[in-house]
Amino acid sequence: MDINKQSNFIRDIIEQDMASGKHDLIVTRFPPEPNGYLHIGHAKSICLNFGVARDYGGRCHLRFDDTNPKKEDPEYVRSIMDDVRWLGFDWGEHLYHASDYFEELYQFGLELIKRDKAYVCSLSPEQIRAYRGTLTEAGKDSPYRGRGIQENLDLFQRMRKGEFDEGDHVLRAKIDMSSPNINLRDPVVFRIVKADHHRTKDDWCIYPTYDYAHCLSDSIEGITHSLCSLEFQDHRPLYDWILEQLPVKCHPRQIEFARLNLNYTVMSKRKLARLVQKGVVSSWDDPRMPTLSGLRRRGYTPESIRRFCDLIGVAKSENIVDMSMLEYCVREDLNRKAPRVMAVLDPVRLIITNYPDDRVEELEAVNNPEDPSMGTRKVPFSRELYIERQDFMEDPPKKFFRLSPGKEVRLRYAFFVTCQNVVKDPETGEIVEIHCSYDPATKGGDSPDGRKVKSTLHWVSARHARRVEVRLYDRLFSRPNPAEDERKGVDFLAHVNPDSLKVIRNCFMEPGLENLSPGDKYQFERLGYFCVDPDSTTGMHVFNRTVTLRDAWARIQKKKH
RNA sequence: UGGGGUGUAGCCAAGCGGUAAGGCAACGGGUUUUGGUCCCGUCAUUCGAGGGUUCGAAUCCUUCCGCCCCAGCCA
Repeated sequence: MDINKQSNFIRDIIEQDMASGKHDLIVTRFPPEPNGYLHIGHAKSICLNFGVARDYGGRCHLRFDDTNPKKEDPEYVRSIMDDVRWLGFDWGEHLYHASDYFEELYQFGLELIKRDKAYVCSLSPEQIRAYRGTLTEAGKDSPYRGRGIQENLDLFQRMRKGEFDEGDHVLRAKIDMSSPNINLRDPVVFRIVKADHHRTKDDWCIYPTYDYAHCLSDSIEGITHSLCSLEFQDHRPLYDWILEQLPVKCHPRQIEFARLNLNYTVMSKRKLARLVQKGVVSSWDDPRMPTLSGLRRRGYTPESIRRFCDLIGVAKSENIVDMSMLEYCVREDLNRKAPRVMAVLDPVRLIITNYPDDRVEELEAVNNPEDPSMGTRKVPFSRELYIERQDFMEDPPKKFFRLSPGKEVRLRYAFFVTCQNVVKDPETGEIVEIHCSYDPATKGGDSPDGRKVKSTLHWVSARHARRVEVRLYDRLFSRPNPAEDERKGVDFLAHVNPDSLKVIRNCFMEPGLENLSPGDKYQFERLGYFCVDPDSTTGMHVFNRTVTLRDAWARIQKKKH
């Protein structure tokens, strides 16, 4: 176990349950409904459930909560399994579906009726709502609440046979229409749905509801701790009630925790779906999406996401975690792993006037200063180079110590160069060439006379450069909480950041990286971490910027403005 | 207005009657051939507010306030 991992109230409970002998094998489950893609909020739950099982020598089931055939799709089943595996967790033999239990759940329904704990209600959906009462007023009994057991049995069996239409009847638990907890006012446990299920096809035309199916599925699987999010707290009495009425082999304990929120993004499946539908993003795996597939394409590693989930902790208070926390986690991981490479995103030509036009030198560069075992490589140097336009200022402010007229800087792994003059476009005034002289004695980047330089620039030999496309991503929304004004009628889509994606095609990368494949990750020195996008072709590689490096200069500039 | 939760720094979050952990962010400084990394330091006299109990309270009691969730045949 990771000794840096903080405990939390759920782990405390589990440890107590093991110490007291209540359980000697811990069994948890991750129970997604296959109606959408997994996002980083799910990662929190996955890490919690699988992490607890791993750390206490238990197991964690992957169970699809597929009780609503109208919303579910095998496409989501596939993506969910891919994402959980990618995150680094393994359910082994323990892949389950609530739909596997439909027959058992139906039999339990019959049993509930026999025990006079459920009845078939023939009120319309509107009537059921009206009879339910309100938050402050008690509900009233359905006129069908007193139906005899035999009649209920007959009706329920006929519901199952398909003799009725959707909405004609439902099976309801007989609890208490005046309960202050609305979930206990005779909740529906089975409803008629005339839709094919992605796994059971047309075997069923009645389907159990979440409250009924979930606790029983947990019990059937021998789950010891059923971890879910805060909004189910009010459902816990119902979870317990159902298990108490039936001859079940075990009664799992439901424990609720706060779901994850991240600023500058949204986390609900509904909102994420709208972003896709509206074309704000290209797809569920658009690198700006907080989906696991989006983060993966963006260049996030499973390790960084797991680390993030460890760092944020698990508690019961509502929270909105800073995006900077997530970014910290990828940088931490990629700093160790990503090979360094030089690439210029906004090129300006730098000409070394005293360097022979026909000469090319191969200079040795370190692949990763954090990990010497990653070795070195040769990078070609010649008379004409590209450097970053931002690395030159004709009239620099005090704290700017990059290149400017008369100033000397180091070209990484190459030479010291001093700027002599610039050539501008006569029309636009834009700098088109920077003329420098170099000091041959500084080859490799060190001056034998001990002369210091205040800055080191990355560069690419113009003649050898490889052209690439780079996609720069920024936060998807311009507000920390895009949904905060929804009550006032302001749709969250109004806060989409118009600059969340900037595509630049005129970028140059050092040669030598010929066999790139999607997902490969590099640090572009001084710029950030980038990864190869699947849109890459043999002719043009496409890089996604995962995250920038921390940038002290950017902070200095920001403070001034 | 009924029920269920929750308030500790800008953001997460420990703390469970003995005198406010840790991380992110931010800000100083050192090292540095990435203004990166790394390293050092600063950052809550106070825990939503008031009252009470106690030698001692973020922790116990009490009143009040804020915020979140619940009236699907969604999960």
